[in-house]
Amino acid sequence: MTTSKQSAKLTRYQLVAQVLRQEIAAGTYGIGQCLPTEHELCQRFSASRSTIRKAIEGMRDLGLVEARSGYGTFVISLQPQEKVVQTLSSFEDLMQYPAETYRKQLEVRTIKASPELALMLQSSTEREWLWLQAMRLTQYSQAPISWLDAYIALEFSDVVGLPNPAGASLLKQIQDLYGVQAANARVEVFVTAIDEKLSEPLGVARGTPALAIIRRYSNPEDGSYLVTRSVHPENRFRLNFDLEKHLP
Amino acid sequence: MTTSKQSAKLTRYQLVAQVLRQEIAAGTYGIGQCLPTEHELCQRFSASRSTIRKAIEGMRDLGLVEARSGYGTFVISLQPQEKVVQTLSSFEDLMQYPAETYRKQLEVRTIKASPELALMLQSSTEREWLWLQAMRLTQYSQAPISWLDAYIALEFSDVVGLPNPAGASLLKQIQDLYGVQAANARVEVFVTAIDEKLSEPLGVARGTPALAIIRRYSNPEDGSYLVTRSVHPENRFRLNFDLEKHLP
DNA sequence: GGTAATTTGTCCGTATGTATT
DNA sequence: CAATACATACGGACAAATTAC
Repeated sequence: MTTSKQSAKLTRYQLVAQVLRQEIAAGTYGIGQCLPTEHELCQRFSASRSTIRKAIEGMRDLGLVEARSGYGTFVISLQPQEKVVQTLSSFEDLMQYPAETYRKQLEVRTIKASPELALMLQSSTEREWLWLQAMRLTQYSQAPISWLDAYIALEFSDVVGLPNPAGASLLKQIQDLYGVQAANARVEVFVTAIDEKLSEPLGVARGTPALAIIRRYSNPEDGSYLVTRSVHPENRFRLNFDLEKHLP
Repeated sequence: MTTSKQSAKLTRYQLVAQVLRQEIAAGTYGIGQCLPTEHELCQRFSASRSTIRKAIEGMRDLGLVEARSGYGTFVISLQPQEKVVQTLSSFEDLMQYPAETYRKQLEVRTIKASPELALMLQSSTEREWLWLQAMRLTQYSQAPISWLDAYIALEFSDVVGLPNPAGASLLKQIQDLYGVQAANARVEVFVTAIDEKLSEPLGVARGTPALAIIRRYSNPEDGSYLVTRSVHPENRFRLNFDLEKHLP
């Protein structure tokens, strides 16, 4: 049932693409095998080379084939590989706090990763990090929303000295100050219990359930450069996200 | 610093695209405004129409401009809008349980959404759903992993009668049986406490913290057709996901 | 290693169709 | 209806990459 609308008038390149896609899906050309040359396809479909190329171009966008000069156009996937897209326009959207909250820095110091911490940071035990402890509070009532431990690569230490009236995230502050952008974020969500240390600042009893979220930001140039662990006591935070299917 | 490699030899259409993109970024053509016509661009760049079109085509793929026959090509964004991509190949990957777990169905019945339930399902209070209660257990020790409440659109009721030796998700079972695919998933993660009802089947004390995940699957044809709420007691489950930046 | 043949990539000019104004 | 502007299609030419001899 891949051919849905026979009645609809297809353009010539759409028709060529449809036929070739069906043949690829049917396995006429296996993965790695070459399609006929553009010249041969011109003859087969009685079409000009630009029409054939336009058809192939669409299949390349779908990730079905790949073309190499002097060699040919070969199949790399039997079906367009779908991706699932999280509908964010940026990593900052991942954690959306109301605008009326702000981050209050409590302590900043340099530490060397202990074995335990290195596990969480997924770094070596040698590496030094800037450790920032902070809380997120509502602007007016100053009610605590969450606790934050942030581990920042030393080369970006200066962000912690910046004034932050808009309540921007560390990720965005680093981006603005150093021009460093995250290419990848690894997110981990789990349930934990409030321990002795966090009980008093968050104003909840020890053992209260909380949502912990670890986010590791990295890019090819700087590697893993920011790891944050936020702890949200029960009922103060929900993590929401939308996913959509997406054809490449 | 958008122009990175002056030295590299650019093709003609790449050069045209580069100039036009810089002009768009600089605000030469505001959002909603038209670029010069293809014919005018031909003259300005002393290039053929196909070269100009190839340049514009790239900018359309980037979401910078949109073209309408008989009207013109107009700017819709001043910069290529990045998306954040969750690196899943399918929705099934969203909840990855070890292969050695399976779903044990406990009870199935049809219900009409109460006001409270309708809120969670984001449906009308009139609508009827098939309510499935189940647990996920490890294959060998039969230790409980999680509790599952699933609400299934009535037209897909037959999935609950299917044998499921592979431990497939309901989402996948519906897809296999009816050919229905989800186009969208809305995910909500929060902390809850185990209540009286779940305490005994999960083998944990009442009040134990747990990770609750609500997933709503929908597509344009069937609307919201599957909503699941899984409850994972502390330390039995972590939600992980990777995000990547992605240029459209 | 070098040359020739093959194949895709880029570019041109023209003609016709289709949607909008 | 007419003019305008993008969409599709054709055929030809040369460049660049790859392969085979």
